[in-house]
Amino acid sequence: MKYWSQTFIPTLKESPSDAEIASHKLLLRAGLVRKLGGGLYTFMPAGLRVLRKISELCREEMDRAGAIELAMPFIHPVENWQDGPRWAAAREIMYRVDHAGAGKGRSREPEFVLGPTHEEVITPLVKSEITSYRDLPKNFYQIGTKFRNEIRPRYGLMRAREFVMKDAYSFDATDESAVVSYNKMKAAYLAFFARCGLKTIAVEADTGVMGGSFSHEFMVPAPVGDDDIVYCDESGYSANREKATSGLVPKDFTDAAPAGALEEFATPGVVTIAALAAAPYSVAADKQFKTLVYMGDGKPFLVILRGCDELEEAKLGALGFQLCRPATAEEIEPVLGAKPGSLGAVKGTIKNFAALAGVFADHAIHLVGNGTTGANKDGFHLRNVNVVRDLQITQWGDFRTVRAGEPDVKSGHPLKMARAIEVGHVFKLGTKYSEKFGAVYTDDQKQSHLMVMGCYGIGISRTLQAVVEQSNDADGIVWPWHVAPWQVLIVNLDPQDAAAAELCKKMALAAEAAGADVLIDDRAERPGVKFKDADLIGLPLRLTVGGRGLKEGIFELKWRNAKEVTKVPVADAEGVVTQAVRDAASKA
RNA sequence: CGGGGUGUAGCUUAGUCUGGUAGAGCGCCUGGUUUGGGACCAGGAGGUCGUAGGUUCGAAUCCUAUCGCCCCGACCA
Repeated sequence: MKYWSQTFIPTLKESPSDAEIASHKLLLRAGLVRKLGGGLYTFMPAGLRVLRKISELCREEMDRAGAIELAMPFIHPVENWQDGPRWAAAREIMYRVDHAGAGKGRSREPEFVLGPTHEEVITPLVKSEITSYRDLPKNFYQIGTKFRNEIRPRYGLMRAREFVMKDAYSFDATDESAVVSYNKMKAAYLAFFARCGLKTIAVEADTGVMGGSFSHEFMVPAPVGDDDIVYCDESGYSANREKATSGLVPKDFTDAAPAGALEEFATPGVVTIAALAAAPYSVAADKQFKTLVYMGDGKPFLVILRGCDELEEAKLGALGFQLCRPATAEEIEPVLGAKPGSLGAVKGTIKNFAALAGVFADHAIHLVGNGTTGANKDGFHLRNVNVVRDLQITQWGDFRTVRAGEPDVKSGHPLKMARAIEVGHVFKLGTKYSEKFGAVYTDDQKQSHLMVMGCYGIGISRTLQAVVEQSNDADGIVWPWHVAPWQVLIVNLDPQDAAAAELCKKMALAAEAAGADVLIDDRAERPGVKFKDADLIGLPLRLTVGGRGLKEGIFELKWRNAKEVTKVPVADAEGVVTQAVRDAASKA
């Protein structure tokens, strides 16, 4: 048991002005964290307890799933990253480690970086330690601090420069086995989040810089989330918007026949979809082809969409480039022969087709049938452009952003969209890293094979805040049982009264024996202050002891997530407390 | 990095437009009265007004630069 006067829980009546959302305000007000700088937070004693509880729950689920704990350095030799498959994309988010000396600085490349994740460390380790199929599969995990130079830290612990993460890495002999490892982790994640009292949904996700063949994200629905998820209740489909697809183009769709001969017409000054949709041209956006130019690892390529659609940049990842960015006007003109606003992909109009890495068309342009597009000649467009006959397409794909209301692929019901916080992500990596680092094993036929990898992350500190975001009311935090810093708060309204102190201690021992952590508020504060703080810090079970009740021979029992207050005879104290704790623990 | 805000005591802030040498509430300290939902009275401590220049007799206030922080976008657990 812990006495409030013996620990440090600095609660605040008002929230600091730089906190915007409920969970961030409550973390500060309940004295769980304090800010050092943007995206940098100190865990105060109570906050640290929550962090440890969540870590421990995670550890238990990882162990149960057969993962093996280890601890890798936070500081990485930069060579590990330079030798890896994503140095170009990942270096931007890494902090370089330098000596703080004021003397001669180094002019070479940085020698060390702070680890943002550990594929580049674990893969070489496993390469040198595991060489036989007999030692596979293996799944290693750790819980520790990660460092990322976030472009914009936000919302307290939600997106921080330094945060606590559980990361796991699986190594399998075969692809089938890797899928088994992946599914084990997925199940462990669901169990873990459930024990944290979090409602999460697993969604199909984009693999991003991490790479790999497929992935799922674990999302906590919340308006303050950074991600949009797309889902269908009928079919059970759910995906991150970056990855989501819809059944916009029917399976049996047949392309429209050409409507007439290609025809060039002058459109002076028209450089936007909207301008062409307006009078006097009046070409509806869904009858236009949108031609975007991107640079993939230095080589330009085109993406063709319906005029009314938006490009989902994450989907360009499927094209296999390391780095993609929009091309500049200077890069576009020599290749296409026109400035942005008059671009198109009609056969024969592209000035230097050979310079392109490809022309990638979104399936939805089938719906345009015959439409209008830029003529690759400034101030001119082409009409009667037929998708099949006229466009010079090298590859079809899904590149557009799905919108709410579009039909689900399976059920045909309208898709819904919601904001969510990403608290976990599992990736089936494949051999991207094992190939680069040469992580191979020998099978029972003396043959060498690449190990098949998976990686699995949980934002421990983000999960902490997500719990608060999902579980609070006007008075404060409402902690789920297993992640509360303490499960039971005993409020002693008369700490100088020996009988009250004695009863508090007796109940604390009973609660502890039943498996709960107990905090006793023994401060010399007025009752109002204690009740307000009790609600604010949000421990699940509150037991109130005071002189007034003791005269009647009772104390009070109240659950943070309920309104009712139960009066309990002092004589029954130990039994009632024991039972309450056991009930709560078994239900949670 | 682009756009929008904002920096005054530990926290929340007034004062800034219209320059005259900083005020309140909470918290903290002392004493008293209180004591079941953030008490009251009296007294007290605490501020280089983010920083550096400039204008001016005089700058929290005007100008310039710079830094921090918050929000919106790209990035991520």
